[in-house]
Amino acid sequence: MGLDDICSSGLGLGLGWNVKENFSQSDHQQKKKKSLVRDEHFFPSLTLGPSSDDDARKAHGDDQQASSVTALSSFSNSSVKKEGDVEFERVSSRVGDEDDEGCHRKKLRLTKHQSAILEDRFKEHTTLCPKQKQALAAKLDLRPRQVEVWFQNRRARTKLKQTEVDCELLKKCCETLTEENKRLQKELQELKSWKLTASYCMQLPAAATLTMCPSCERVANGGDGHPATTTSIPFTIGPKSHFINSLSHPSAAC
DNA sequence: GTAGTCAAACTGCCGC
DNA sequence: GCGGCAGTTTGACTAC
Repeated sequence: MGLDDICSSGLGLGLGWNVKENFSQSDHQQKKKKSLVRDEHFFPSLTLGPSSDDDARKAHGDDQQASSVTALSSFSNSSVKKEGDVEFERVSSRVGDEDDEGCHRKKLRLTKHQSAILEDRFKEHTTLCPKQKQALAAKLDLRPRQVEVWFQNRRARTKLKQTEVDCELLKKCCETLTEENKRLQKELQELKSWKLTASYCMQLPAAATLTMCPSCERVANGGDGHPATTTSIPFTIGPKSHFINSLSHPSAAC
């Protein structure tokens, strides 16, 4: 139904970010404790540095670079001590951030390139198996968790969009039905008044024998031998009434 | 400067 | 236990 749901992607191998992976994919409970323990357990070695998002963005060198650097500096300001240690400290800060926030969560915008690739994958497949997730994460220099979250959010956005479309359709349908209802009410009133007038006329001698033939829809005089004249019903409605037609085809109103 | 919007990230729950 | 989803939080960005 949705325009966006489609499937499939095949991807190559990719490396995860081990430390971060343990954090981001295992349990949420641990995450809450991270700020307390990360310095002990995850104090970075340089080997962890390249795994960070900031590094990923630096590698891309695109429009996100500025914001990454901004984020980076904002997180590492307090830890920069001396010239020679700056790089070291930055790495450690990034790693700390990468562990899903230290004091607060870090949120970095994906690059246009990353978003475009993710969109392409999403068009092929709205979900990813773990292998595909890993591979895509490696390709985009993101954590698998980030890819996973992106797909979750993307699915949610697609669903929301579809819901809005459905809502609009229902709204239009409701308006159409309301109009149809008004029209039918009006028609009903007309028929009622018409019947009232007719029954009044029936009391007149000349009109007493007037009937409408159900088959030919003609008003006939009672004395001509037509079958309709034999009925005791003084007044009938033709079979092609719009009212009856609407009832038999309710969907036509939409 | 701030309100509004978007999107990344988190949380809790549920079904398999 | 894991993945998906709904709901929520929050950082980044924009328009005024």
